[in-house]
Amino acid sequence: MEQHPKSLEAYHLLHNGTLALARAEQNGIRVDMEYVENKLTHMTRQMARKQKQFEESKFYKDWKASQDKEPNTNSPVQLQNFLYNVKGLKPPKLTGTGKGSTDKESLTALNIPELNTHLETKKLKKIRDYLEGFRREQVDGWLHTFFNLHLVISYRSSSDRPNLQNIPKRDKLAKNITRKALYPRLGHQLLEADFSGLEVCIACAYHKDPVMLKYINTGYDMHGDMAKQIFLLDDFDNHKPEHDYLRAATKNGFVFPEFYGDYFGNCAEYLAVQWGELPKGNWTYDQGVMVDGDRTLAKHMIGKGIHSYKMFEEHLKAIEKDFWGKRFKQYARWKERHWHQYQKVGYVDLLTGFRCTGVMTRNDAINYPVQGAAFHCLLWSFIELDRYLQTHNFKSRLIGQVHDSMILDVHPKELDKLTAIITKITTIDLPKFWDWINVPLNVDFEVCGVDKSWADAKKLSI
DNA sequence: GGAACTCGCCAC
DNA sequence: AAACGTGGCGAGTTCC
Repeated sequence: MEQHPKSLEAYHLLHNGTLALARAEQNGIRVDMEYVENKLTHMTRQMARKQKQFEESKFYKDWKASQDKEPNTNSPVQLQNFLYNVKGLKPPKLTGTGKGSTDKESLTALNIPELNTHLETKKLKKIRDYLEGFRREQVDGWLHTFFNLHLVISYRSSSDRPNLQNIPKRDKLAKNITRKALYPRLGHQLLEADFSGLEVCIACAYHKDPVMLKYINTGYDMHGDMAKQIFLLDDFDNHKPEHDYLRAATKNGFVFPEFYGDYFGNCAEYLAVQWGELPKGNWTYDQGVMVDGDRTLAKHMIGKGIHSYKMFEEHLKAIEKDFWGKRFKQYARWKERHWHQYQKVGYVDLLTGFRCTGVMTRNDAINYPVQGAAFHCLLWSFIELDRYLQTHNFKSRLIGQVHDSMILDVHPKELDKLTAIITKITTIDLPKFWDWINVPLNVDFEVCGVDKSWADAKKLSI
């Protein structure tokens, strides 16, 4: 894959972006080293207890007896061999290279109680690894994470030493333990400003699909519409927690995967098994998550005439056909045109003046321009904000970026002014600078209390 | 003894 | 017709 910025404008974006990101690297983020040391000690003890419990089990003793050395519980190869060769179990799932998988989903499916203890240890280890990374990379209690603009195939950024772009957020325990280590300057507070649905918005600039434009312009709930269709909820109401749960499932298990190039087969598995807690075969009334307090998803779906996984898959196949064939027809046509263009010329151009050249799959060719240009919206905003903070002598500083969000270390007295200027840059100045942006952009803010850690982030309503 | 590969899992 | 995009990182394993 050969890459190069095609235009002078693209070159300037990278040049100015590098300078602005270098200032963020230099500013850094504070680490509470006392907390990190204490937590590491505590977690190490906790893990040793769990590990001991696992090693005393019959499962572990059988494993040990089956090979000539002490089992290494960190080794997927050894576990793979014991489960699928020695014990002869049928792998619930295969890895990319076609061997029996030992990931969380597979081990859970095997239904062996001892493996749950093992999974708990692995989860704790994963969390501990973040803290160890902070400890290793910090200098006098400060992290100066690198933000790279030259490594990603789509012209996005990456981050390393340590990677500040993959600190846990969804899992509550992991989020709290890791983010409680990270602090702003004394007397300051952390602020995150993120574009809402940026990639979906930027895709619009390429495909210009009228239905999608209407969804975004009117603020009408696309994911709610899809949840209603997939789970046959005539009375869909996102104020009901159960319906909101299925809406989130739809968004993450159907709409976004379809945008990235996935198909109904994988989506069906994800929605029914992972989210819905329904089995692969025929369904009975008492299976699955609750839908309206008094009935299960299976009971609800059976009532609508779908009484097996197979039927659900067929149902989803029809919905996919409708999704691309009717609902987002122009989006689908752009994908085809764009793919054919790539096959003819051997490259894809981004709306921000960059070009990706080389061998690509269909999904690659479709995804790169959206992913890259979306990040460039963030980068442009980052540069503008950085310049503004410099020229106006703000005490607040930009300290990082996570693809569609900016992270700031803020002086409390500057908070209101900052949210105002960020809103102006991202929603007014940016669409003015790149006039190909054809939908309104929005930013959301999350803010932590003064002298509070990153784990304290809460939605800011303005 | 290090490079390259594999697996698994965190983020967007 | 085919079937999820981009990274970083820990670790085990294999190859040279």
